Amino acid sequence: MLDDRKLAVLRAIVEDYVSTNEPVGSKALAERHNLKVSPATVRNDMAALEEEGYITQPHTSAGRVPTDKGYRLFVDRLSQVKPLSAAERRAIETFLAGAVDLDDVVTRTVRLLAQLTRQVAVVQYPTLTRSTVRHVELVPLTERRVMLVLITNTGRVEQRVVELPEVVEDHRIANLRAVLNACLDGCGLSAVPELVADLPERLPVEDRPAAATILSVLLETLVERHDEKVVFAGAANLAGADFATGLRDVLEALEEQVVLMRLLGETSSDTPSALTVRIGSENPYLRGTSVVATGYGSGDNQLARLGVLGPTRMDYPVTMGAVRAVARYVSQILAAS
Amino acid sequence: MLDDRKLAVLRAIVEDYVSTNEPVGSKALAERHNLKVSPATVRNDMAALEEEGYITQPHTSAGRVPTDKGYRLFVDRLSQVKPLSAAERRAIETFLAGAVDLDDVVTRTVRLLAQLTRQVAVVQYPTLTRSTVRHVELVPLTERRVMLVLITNTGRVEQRVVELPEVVEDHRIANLRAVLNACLDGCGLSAVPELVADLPERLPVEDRPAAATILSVLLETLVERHDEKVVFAGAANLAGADFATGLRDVLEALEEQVVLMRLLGETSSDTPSALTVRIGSENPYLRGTSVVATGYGSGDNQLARLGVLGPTRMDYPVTMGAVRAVARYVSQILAAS
DNA sequence: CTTGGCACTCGGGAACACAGAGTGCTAGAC
DNA sequence: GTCTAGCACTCTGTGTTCCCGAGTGCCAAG
Repeated sequence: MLDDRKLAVLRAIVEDYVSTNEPVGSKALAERHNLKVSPATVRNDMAALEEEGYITQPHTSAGRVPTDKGYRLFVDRLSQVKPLSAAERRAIETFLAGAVDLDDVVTRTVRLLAQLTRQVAVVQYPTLTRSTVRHVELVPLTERRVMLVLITNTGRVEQRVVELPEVVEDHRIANLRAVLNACLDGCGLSAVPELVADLPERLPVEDRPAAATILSVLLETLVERHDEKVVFAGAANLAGADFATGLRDVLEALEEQVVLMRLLGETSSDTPSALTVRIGSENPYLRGTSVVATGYGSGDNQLARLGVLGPTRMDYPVTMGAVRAVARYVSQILAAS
Repeated sequence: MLDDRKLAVLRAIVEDYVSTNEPVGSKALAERHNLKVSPATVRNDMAALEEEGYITQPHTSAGRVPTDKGYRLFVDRLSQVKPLSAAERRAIETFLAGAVDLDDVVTRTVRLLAQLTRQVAVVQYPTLTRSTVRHVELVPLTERRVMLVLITNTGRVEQRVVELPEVVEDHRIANLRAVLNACLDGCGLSAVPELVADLPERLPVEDRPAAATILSVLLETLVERHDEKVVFAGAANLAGADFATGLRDVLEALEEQVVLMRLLGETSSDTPSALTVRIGSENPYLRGTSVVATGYGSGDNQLARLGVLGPTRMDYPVTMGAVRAVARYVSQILAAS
């Protein structure tokens, strides 16, 4: 159905259209990519490609433009991920290495990715569920209030102010802290609920109400934030591009955590570090945009996802290369700290 | 020079232009705002206002549009801050009251403000320099690493991983923590540097290298972040508006912490809670936009600033009302926690 | 299967006219 | 003096027409 030359024509159309943003015609195509056939032949191939739904023309007597299906074929079979230059890799490495804490790692990552791809970059904070407890801290604030601080092995810190049901002296708080840490230190966050389930029963009766309150806040913290936080950068890169759905909708989606999460998509359980590319209408919630995403995290321990969002008309090979490279470096940084 | 009627004409021009986004002509003006004079008279007044530089016409035989100077006069003398409706106030209150920690307060505030004003909202994190130390925590991670956590009275938490120059046993870390807290608890952050200056000397000789390292990281934390963090929301609201400088530039500025800080401006020392309005060219770094900002924080203890950014053509009375109200509520929330 | 030729289509830009909104000016009315 | 009415003038924006050129589809010949 689609012989090699037709595929070559499709590839050429995608490449030209991505770089020029103008429908590409048979003549220009035959010239620019020495295909060794005449424009007329190219036209025949184009007709076939259009028949199959890989390309379309905005109006009669205009050049051809790839459809979502055309981009899909291009990404799957006609292109290779383009690796970054050595200079870019060095720049990434030094830039990320300068981060001082988890917040900083994420912020730097998202900015870096936006700059590299000239698209909007999206990074999900490392998921709590896969992390382990490094330390739990209880800081008395007033006699009826303590601050609960949860530190994970990914450097993430969650804190909550807890209102106690009764006055609790500092030494009892200290005791509770010791018990908590003994119980939880090094445990996976997902294991926390069952580990603390019977904890109040192992305490003196008078401490149980306070402990129960604190534990409920702790559990709440775990579920609430467990994978909600997503940040983005590079909105300015949208200014030039034109979206089917309108710039406003895209900007609105970017500020909705939930939508952003859906766009990044789920890590497929079998190959978590594979690049996911969703093109145009394949995308939930935001047709007309493409998303290139991947999981990150050290080895088998996938923490979260990151990626970029842009118009369907994007340079997929370059974008995919940048996303993959950044994911690797940030995984490395997180594993080291 | 400018009698009452001319001022009324200017006010009418600003109001009409803001609501219609079209140059306003003498006839429509005379009708819509029963000025009780004829269009011809209005034209004379307009000529005078134009002479003085308060309004201008895009081209001959178009209506008039306010200049920056015109908006300035309008804001200073012709308008009153418009208070929010009772329903809006209730909505603000309940929405902000639901916040669980400082991050959440800031996030909710910035979103709320964006939604209320339909502009881009900008909120600076409460400044560390004005806060006080509530607790310092040292958590041993490995034998050569501790995590330093600094908790302030505003609920802000800063954490850093510190690489120690030598192996330090846990009980010495615990001791150091006790000393640090005894020394710093409740102190203003700005006082920290001098308070810890001679601290190593008061410790056993063997603890001094570790203490010095930890203290240097602590001081670094204080200066680095002291007022850098600024967040924004509502970028989608820019989609409709047209900026003299181009949408792209505005979006770029929003992602630059430094520029954002400059835009929010300094809290004037005498009246910290006053509304600051910078119109168009009065604005540094981003001509063509207006910024309405104010300080927030409880009473005399101004913590930081918040505000909105939008096109010069904005509804100043409403925007000012919203900014003021949100600043008050968030101050209240922060004071209570 | 490929190629050259040819008639056809359609978008986009240039030229043009025209209606409408708005202005400035001047002379008269209060 | 100040306001008003009238009038001539100047624009922009819109709709129309026209034409060029890029690009196509199809057909017949290599």
